[in-house]
Amino acid sequence: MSSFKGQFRYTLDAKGRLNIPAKFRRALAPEANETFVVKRGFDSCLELIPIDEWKIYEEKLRRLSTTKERNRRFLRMTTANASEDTCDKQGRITIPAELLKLANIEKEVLIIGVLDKMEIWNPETYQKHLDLPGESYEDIAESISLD
Amino acid sequence: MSSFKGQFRYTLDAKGRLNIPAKFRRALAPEANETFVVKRGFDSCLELIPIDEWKIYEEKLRRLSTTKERNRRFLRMTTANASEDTCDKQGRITIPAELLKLANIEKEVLIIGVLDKMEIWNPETYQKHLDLPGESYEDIAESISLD
DNA sequence: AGAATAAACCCCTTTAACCCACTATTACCC
DNA sequence: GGGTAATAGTGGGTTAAAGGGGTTTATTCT
Repeated sequence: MSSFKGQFRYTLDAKGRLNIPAKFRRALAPEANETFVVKRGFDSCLELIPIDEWKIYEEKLRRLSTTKERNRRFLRMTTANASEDTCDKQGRITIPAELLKLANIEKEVLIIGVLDKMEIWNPETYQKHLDLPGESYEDIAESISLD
Repeated sequence: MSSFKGQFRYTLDAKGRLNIPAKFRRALAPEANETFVVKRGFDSCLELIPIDEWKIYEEKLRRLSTTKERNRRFLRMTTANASEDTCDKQGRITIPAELLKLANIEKEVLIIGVLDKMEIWNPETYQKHLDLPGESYEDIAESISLD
């Protein structure tokens, strides 16, 4: 099972190709075959999910009843903004332009590991996300119970 | 099970490498394979957790629901500021620059044992942390129930 | 058939992983 | 108690790989 940790700053090239950190590629399960699903994430980022982990998630999506309008909308928002891709020989994947736009990414990119997936951020967006006043790491930790 | 105790003063070299006290290395469980996760700790220190202990913690993190914004923020703050590393032949690990910055560590380092993990401090930060007025060892003990 | 788009291949620069060397302290033995 | 040997702690250099960019070849749509 993958366990992505850490943060890396990369640049996107003119073709929308993004390097996957070598550390993360090494952490991939062999079943993943260097293949990912890139999808819209929460809080204006993108999620990069190894295909083996994605399949688990997809199963849950399939179980959503499509007789409910809310479910239909959520499904469309998710799947329409998702893309499957495999690393090229240089360890890069191509991110579709509409996803880059959703996350306000132009050239500078921050990739962070979040255990079973990675997140792709515009570095400034990420900084703003963290800088919520009165919400320090210690503050949040006090309110979260891990057991 | 590991049981780290005591304190040690070391220096960080130009490459961000830190010696692990030999006493602590000998206290490691064989399953740990001399491998640690360094992560952001509380109160401006870093935590150095043997990989076998980390896995227990990671399981708890994975159970946090990511549909809640607060949980996502906490997860990111934790995993993006974590790094897995194995001791080199000299018994050192490399601490990423962004973690050193979080803990205000430049060269002088204090390593303390806290049972199942170690903490890495800037010695002055640690001293200030202890010197909180009106918070003597005895005062704190009054408010803590151990049974 | 030609143009546009995307995929595959290749190269260069920089970084970090790995290896070796030295000093000082501690432990052990005579 | 002094000498010796092992080990702990620190420092530096070399090399392979990672990251960033460009060029050519295939493919698809017009």
